[in-house]
Formats: sequence, C-alpha cells, structure tokens
Amino acid sequence: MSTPPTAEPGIENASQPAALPIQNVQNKRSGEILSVAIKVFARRGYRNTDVQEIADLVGIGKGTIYRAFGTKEGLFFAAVDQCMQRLNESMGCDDPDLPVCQSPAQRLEEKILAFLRFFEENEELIELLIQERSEFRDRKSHSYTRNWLSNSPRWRERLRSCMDAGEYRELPVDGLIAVLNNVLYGAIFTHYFSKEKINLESTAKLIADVVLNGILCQPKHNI
Amino acid sequence: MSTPPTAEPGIENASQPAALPIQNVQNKRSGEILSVAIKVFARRGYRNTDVQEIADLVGIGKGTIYRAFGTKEGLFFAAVDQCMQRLNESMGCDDPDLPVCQSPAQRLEEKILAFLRFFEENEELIELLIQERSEFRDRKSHSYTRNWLSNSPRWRERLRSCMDAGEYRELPVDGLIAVLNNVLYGAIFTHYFSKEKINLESTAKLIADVVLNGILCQPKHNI
Amino acid sequence: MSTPPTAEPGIENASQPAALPIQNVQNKRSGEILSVAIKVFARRGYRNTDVQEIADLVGIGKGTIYRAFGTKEGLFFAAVDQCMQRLNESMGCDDPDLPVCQSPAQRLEEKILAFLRFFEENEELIELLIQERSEFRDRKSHSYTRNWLSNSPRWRERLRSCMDAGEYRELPVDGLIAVLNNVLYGAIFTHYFSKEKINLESTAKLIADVVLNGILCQPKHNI
Amino acid sequence: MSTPPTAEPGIENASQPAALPIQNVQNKRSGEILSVAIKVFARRGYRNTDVQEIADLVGIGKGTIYRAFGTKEGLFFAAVDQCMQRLNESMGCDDPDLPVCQSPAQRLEEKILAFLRFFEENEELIELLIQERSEFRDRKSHSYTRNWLSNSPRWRERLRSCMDAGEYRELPVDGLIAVLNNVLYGAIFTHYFSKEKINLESTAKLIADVVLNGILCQPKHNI
DNA sequence: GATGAATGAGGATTCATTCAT
DNA sequence: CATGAATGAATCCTCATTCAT
Repeated sequence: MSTPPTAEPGIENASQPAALPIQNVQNKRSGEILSVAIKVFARRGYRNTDVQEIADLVGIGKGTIYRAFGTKEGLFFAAVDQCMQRLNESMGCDDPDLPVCQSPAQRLEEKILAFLRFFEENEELIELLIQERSEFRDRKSHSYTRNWLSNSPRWRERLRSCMDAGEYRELPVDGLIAVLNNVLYGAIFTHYFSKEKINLESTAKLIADVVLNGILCQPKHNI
Repeated sequence: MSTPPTAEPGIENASQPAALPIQNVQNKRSGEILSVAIKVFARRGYRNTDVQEIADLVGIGKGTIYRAFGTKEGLFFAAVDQCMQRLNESMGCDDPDLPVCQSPAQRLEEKILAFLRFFEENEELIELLIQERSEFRDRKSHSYTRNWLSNSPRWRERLRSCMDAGEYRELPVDGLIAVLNNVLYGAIFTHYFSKEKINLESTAKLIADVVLNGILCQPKHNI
Repeated sequence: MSTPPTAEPGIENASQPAALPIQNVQNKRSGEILSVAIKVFARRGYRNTDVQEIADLVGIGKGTIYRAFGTKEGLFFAAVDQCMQRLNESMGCDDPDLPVCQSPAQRLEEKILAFLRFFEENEELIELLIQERSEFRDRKSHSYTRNWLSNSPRWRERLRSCMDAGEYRELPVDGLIAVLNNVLYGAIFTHYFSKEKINLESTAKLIADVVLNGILCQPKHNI
Repeated sequence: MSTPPTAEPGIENASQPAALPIQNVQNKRSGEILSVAIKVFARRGYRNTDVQEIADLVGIGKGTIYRAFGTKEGLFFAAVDQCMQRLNESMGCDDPDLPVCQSPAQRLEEKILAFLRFFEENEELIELLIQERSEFRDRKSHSYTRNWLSNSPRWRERLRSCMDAGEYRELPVDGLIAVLNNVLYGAIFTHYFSKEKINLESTAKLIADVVLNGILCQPKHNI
C-alpha cells in the first residue's frame, strides 16, 4: 500500500502484460530519478546534495522522491546499485561473440581495457563508490565489496585455468586476483584523484605488459 | 591583529628568539588540535564532524580552534597536510643507512613494503585523502596530487637509472611510474574499502614478484 | 454531486426505498471507517494519526475517506460524534424496565455505576474528548459541552423531584449537578491520567456514599 | 561542555557567590523561555506550536532554545515541570500563619478553595497536563501522576487524623482521597472543557458542603 | 465512484561561525 | 588571548489534500 519501497533493482516480473504499463510507468519514473540522482550525487557529493535539487531537475515534487525511495539514504543506495549493475552488465558478458582464439595476453589486455573504458564512460560510479564509503563508513557491506564478492569466483576460475594450461605461472590465485584488482582500481582511483585525461588504450596495454611480462630484463623464474 | 589566518602549517620562521616561547606554545597547541582533528575527521568524515567535538576532545574552547585555523575547512586542510608530511618523512628518506648492495628486486620490495606499512600505521591519511577529494572536488590541487608531483621526479630518476643499468626493461618511464603508483594506491584503497586485514609482507612480496617478473610463464621479450 | 459533505452522521432519511441500498452501502462504509478512525485517533492522537493508516486498516483508498468526510478534521469530528451518541444511548434510557421502587440512594449508585462502566468499555471516548479539546481549543462548541447541554435538563428534573420529595436536601440544583458532574468526569479523567485499573463497583459505591451521606460524623444540618 | 541539559528545574546551588551572576543569567534566560513556552504551548497546543514562535516572542534565536532544552519535547516537559512546581508551592504550605483553630469543615473548604484558585490563576497548567497526556500517552510517568504520588501521603495523614479524632466517618482512606481528588480535578477539567467562568468561592463552598454533609436529608449512618 | 500517485507547505533540528565577556 | 553562548541558514522529512485515471 503505502510502504516506502526498499529499492530493489534488478527484479523484474517479465509476465503479466496487463500490469506492464504500470510497471513501466513506475520504472520509468524511478529510472529518471535515479539517473538524475546519480549525476547530482556524483557532482555535489552526498551531503551537499539537496534532495530538492534532484526533484527540481527531474521536474517533480520532492515528495515523489521520498515516496519512491523512502529516504535520501535510500535514494543514494539505489543510485549506487543502479551504477554497479551497469558495471556488471558491461564486464559480466564474457565477450559474447569475440573469437576465443585470442592469446591469454590479448584476453587480459581486452579485459583491462573494458574495465577502464567503463569507468571512463561512467565516471559517476567512482564518485559514488567513494561517497558511499566515505559517508557510510560503518556499513557492513559496501557496493564495492558486494560486487567484488560476486565477481571474484569468475576471476578465480579464469586464472586457475590459465595456470593449469601452463600459460600463467603458478602463483597464489587469490593473491593474484587481489594484485590485479589493485592495479585496476588503483588506475581508476588515481585517475579520479588527479582528474587528468589518460589514454585508455596505451594505459591498458602498458598495464597488461607489466603484469604479464614484468619489468625485469631477466625474470628470475626464467633463469 | 585579528587576521583570520589562512592555515599555513609547516611554514615556520625559525628566528626571533623572543617570540619563540609563544611560537612554541602556539605550535604545541596547534599540534594537539591537528592531532585530534585528524582522528575525528577520519572517524566521522568531514561533514559529520562537529568542530565542537574536536574542541571537547582537546579540552579547549571552540573559539580557539577558529582563531587558529580560521574555518572548519582550514582546519581540515591543515590536518591533511600534517598527515601528508608524515608520509613524506616516512618515504622520503632514501634508506638512510641501508646497504646499497641490494638487488633491484629487493629494493623495490622494500619500497613497496614501506609504503604499505606507512598506510597501515596511518590509516587516517587514506580516509582524509578520500574525504578531501570527496568534499572538495572542485579544488584545483589536492594533497594526493601535490604529493605526487613532488615525489615523481625522484621515482623517475630511480627507474631511469635502473633501465640505464639494464636491470629493467625499456618502458615509458612515466607510464611505468603510473602503473606502480596504481598498484600501490590500489592496494591501499582496496584495503580501505574492504576493511579486511592483510598480511603486509606477503602482499608486498607478491606485488613485487608480479611487477618484476610478470605472470606469464614465457615472457614475450625473453623469447 | 461532488459536494464535500460536511460530515453529518446520525441523520438518516428513512424514505426513498430505491436509494436505500446505496444509502446502506454508504452508511456501512462510513461506519467501518468511523469505527477504525475512533480506534486510531484514540491510540495515536489526532496529530499523530496519518489518514493513510486508517485507510490501510479499513482496506480502502485514502481518497474514499476524503470523499466521505471532506477533511481529516471532518473525519475526527464525525468519530467523536459517533462515540458521544453511543454514550447517550447507554445513559439516556431511563432504566427501561428497572423497578422504580428503588431508593434514591440506590438509583444514584446505579447511575454512577452505569457512567463509569460506559467509559470503561469505551475508553476511546475519553481520549477523543481530550483530543478534541486539545487540538481544537478555539471551537465554540465541544462534544462534551453539547452533550452536557442536552443532558442537563433531565438531571435537573431528577434532582428537583428528589428535593421536592424531601429525599435530598435543598441545595442549588445547577450547582449540585455541576458537583456530581465533577466527581464523575473527575473519576474518568483521573483514571485516564493514571492508567490504573479501578474496581468499578466499589468506586461507584464509595462515590455514592460520600455524595449521599457526606464524610462528617455529625452532619451540620442534622444537629 | 556542550551537553544539551536535561532540564532540571528546582535545583539551585545557593552558594558560590562568584558563580551566582552566571547562574542567574542562565536561570533568567531559561526562566524567560519557560515562561513564554508555557503560554504558547497552552494556547496553541504542543503540536501546533512552532519553536520559532517561542523564540520570536522571547526575542532570541531558535538555536538558543535548542541549546538550553535539547528538543522541543525537552522544552515542553520543562515547562510542565515548572508549572507543577508552582502548584506545589501554592498548595504545599500547610497554611503557614493561618489559625489552627479552624473546624475540619473550614479547613477542607479552605483547601478546596486554594486548589481551585490556583488553577484559575494558572489555567495553563491544566492545558499542559492535558497536552502532556494527549501527546505523550506512552510515557510511563506523567506530571499529574508524579505530583499525585508525592502529595498523596500528606493527604492520607490528614484524613487519617481526622478520622481518628472522630471528626470524619470511618471510610477507606485511599478510596476517599481518590474521591476528593476526583471532585477537585473534575471541577478543573470540567471548567477547562466548558470554558465558562465560575464563582470560585461558592463552588468551593458547595463542594465542601456536599462532601462533608452529603445530599441526603437523613444520612443513613445517623439514624 | 474509487483509487493512490503526486505535491509542497510546514516544522524540527543541526552546526559553522561570530563576538561580547 | 580564550571562551562558549547565541545565532539562523540550511535541509531532511511528513502528511493533508488534490486529481487524473
């Protein structure tokens, strides 16, 4: 009835054609709000954002937002979730139609590029992630972590199979994932902090190069 | 006279013996305040910090803080600066008395470890850096960047000389610095986000291993 | 047509057989609403009551309530009226089939007991009366007063006849009514405030005893 | 330091002449606020009162009120307490210099008159009591009850000694106190509800007459 | 008729900053 | 110089009421 909904994105009931229009209206409205909220939260920061501003930009009453998301906090989390979902959609697909014949090196470079590219196109996410951690430091679970947990198994498999195939050296898998994660998010955060434009392709290539081949002239294990 | 001081910590005029005692009292007082401020800002976040709380913890009046730092913002920036200075003191010294006879690999591992260690012991800094970026996103210059700018030349030299010495492969120096920077800050931020304790030594070792030797069994350039 | 009805409960037009079903539906619906409203207003207080809550409990839309009662205020007054009517129904009937052979003392005790009993069974009324006075202090006429005005003549007659019959002392009738009223409502309000359960019978008996016989050992007028 | 004080009226430290001015300033300020708050809360009701209005009337900033009383609720309770204290001061003194040679009847009438008089001169109290009960119905302890508990022992003694002296009939003491309480508060509440001016002296006289002598011509127990 | 989504006025509360003492 | 009382702008959130469907 009048229950403030606990923003549950990603759950769609694909049936009931009669109910669809309502669903759509709902979703459309919420979508608009989220879309604006993401931008404003990212630009102003959580605390500096006045819900009124979002309402004004969407062109609706403040109350409507509160009815849809309960609190400013609820709105914010919904916004982060929405963003995260986009990330997963971008990254999740294991190269649907790409030729599998790529070399491991190529595949890694590809992944890195996709990651960097996504964040370049969705700069807001990084702002929101930081806001989230910065404003709600007491929360048990943050979007970053949740996302990480849901994705790490896939990474583990990939790396595992590369090692089994003798392509990668035998290294502690989880540690390796962490290192990869570090370079990637490090690149993002660093970029976020310095605000300088970087060349995606060359950056991805260099990262891949370093990670794959190391920087030493004579790698220890090859001696 | 009653000029609201534009928080300029770190700049001391070492002369005027008559003024020294006052200076010292001043500095001591300011130091206490900063020390508390760092903790509180890190714990609560900039916006959630009530200047009153800092005053209470230091055991002084709120007015005194305002006299010393002008505004809450001023206090915050002074706190970040103070922290950053500590970082530089920790990292800056090029291994005062360490034997130079280490291998390049050992030296890198050493550096990485020092970096991680510092942030483990000064968790507040990472919080403050993020707060700074998150609350004052419009500022031209952030502590992270300033610090980076002041340190990168030294890194550039080091890497350059390693390459010249044939220890490291020939790679674009600035790009490489960036990649190293990414792994390191990535490790820090990632750790900050996940809030899990990590084993410093093994992490440093693994990062160094990957960066130095790469993960491929047969590095391209060695064929 | 779309006239916002000025809540006029209790007034029925008993004719128009064709309209009756609709009337009944209307009344039934309104009755349900009022019944819930009484409970909620009594529990939460006027200002803390969200019309939505009433709607939810009745299982209808909020709009329906507004259609039926115009405003929240209208709904509230209708609820109080409804309650008051119940009181009159309970008290009004001059002992339909009770033997008239009772002594004046017995009759008074009876009345007192009936009064207390009603409020015990209709605790909400007292809440509503207080709410009404407390929220709408500027109103000329309150339910309590209206009820009082409509009932006092009956009391006046009764007391008058008792005095004429030499059963009661000659006292200013209206003053006496007031005193009786005071003890009774006093008992109710006091009970309302202290929230303690009281024993109805013994309380009624004691009140009657005091009022009838006084507390002095040697009443003045009997010397 | 900056602790929002939990309004503790009535607690004065009568020593420390040096601290007195501050104390007085504090008390004076708080006193002014309370004095205005009592009037406004009584006139508008708790929920309809905007703290701003009180601030404006006192001629101070809203923040000052919040600093002194923490919340609107705190302010309200402090106001009720203040009022209650006045009541106790008015009633508490056992007729300081009045001749003790009065008859029991006279003494009772005196008490009743004092009670009615107080509420006539402090109409706000009754409003506040009702507000308190009406807005904060869940509270365990209300001012009315607290006051009642602290005063009932005194009443019990008085009645007891009158019975022992053979002046009053033997009746259950607590029940009797309750009945007296009922008439008195009943008179107050009833008056509050009807908003009509009443003649205090004659009302007190009549109540005393009825309670002392009863209304029957031939009290049962005298036969 | 019924519904409930949308609205926005209204009000409590916080806290950076000032300034008289 | 140090203090902390006073201030009021800024914001979150509620809920009575309307009205398109």
